[in-house]
Amino acid sequence: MSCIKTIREKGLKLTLQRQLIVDAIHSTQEHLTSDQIIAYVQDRTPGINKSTVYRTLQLLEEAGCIYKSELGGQLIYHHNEEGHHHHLICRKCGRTIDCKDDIFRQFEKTLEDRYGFKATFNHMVISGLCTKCKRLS
Amino acid sequence: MSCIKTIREKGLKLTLQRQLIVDAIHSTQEHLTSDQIIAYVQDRTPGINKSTVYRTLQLLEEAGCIYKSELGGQLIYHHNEEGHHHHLICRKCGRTIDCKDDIFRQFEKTLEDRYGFKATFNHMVISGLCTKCKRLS
DNA sequence: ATCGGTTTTGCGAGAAAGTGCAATAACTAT
DNA sequence: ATAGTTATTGCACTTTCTCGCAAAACCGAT
Repeated sequence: MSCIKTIREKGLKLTLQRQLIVDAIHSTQEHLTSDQIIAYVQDRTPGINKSTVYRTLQLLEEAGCIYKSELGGQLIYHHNEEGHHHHLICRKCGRTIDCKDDIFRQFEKTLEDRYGFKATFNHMVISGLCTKCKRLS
Repeated sequence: MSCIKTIREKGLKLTLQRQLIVDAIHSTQEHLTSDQIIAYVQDRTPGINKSTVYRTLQLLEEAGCIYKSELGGQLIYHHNEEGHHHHLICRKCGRTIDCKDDIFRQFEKTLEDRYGFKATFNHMVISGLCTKCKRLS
């Protein structure tokens, strides 16, 4: 929850709107869609504009407090935490598994060796099946 | 350019609109945004509706003729070709490098071993720097 | 070549996301 | 505590994409 601190340090203003949006993002370990964030915020303080939410999400992303990913054509948001840089999402049960940054290390090397391509993986969200759901299918 | 054949085989009708959209997709090796496809089509036959383009793109995707990816929040389209299942896009020069399906083989194994997660990678678009641009930066 | 059934298109309307601008609220210095 | 400066919000509007429906086009059978 150092987002508030980051906002202050960047000389940005701490408004109720921003606090609520930061709250929403931290209210779960899962990823949230913009819809869900808007609902959370408007539920607690009706009248808050959607544009404000979109702009704040962009601002928080640029400040490094949250990050935005894409899953199934939808934009999803998650708070940023040290050490947990990528996510595996089960397409059956929806569970999120956090995984370490170094998971791509070997794969990056393969791309560099084979194609001379320097890939950069930031907060990747990978779709698939978790251990349980894999067994049941 | 077997899209036309696929359309016929599926009992779908071959309209001028669909031909133009297939043309657009095949006019380049690069990925196209919906904007670019709409422009291409309307340039050749003014009056063609955007909805038609969006619907046809979805139809072609479901028929397996093209695929849709996401890059930088934008949806991009590309024709489907045997053997070239993933793409590396240089974020500096924009060049597309096609790469083989098996590039993810090792990485999939790592995810399965470490997290018990069965990931599926379809037509991935990976952002990074190509050999030339990497050298210059 | 024409007819008729079915698909497809264009149109209007609408949701989702983003933007410019004037009014408002937050923070700083007094 | 107050005033002034600057950032932020809400509003209205634009853009991107989607959907239902009536009119038009396609294609196979005649």
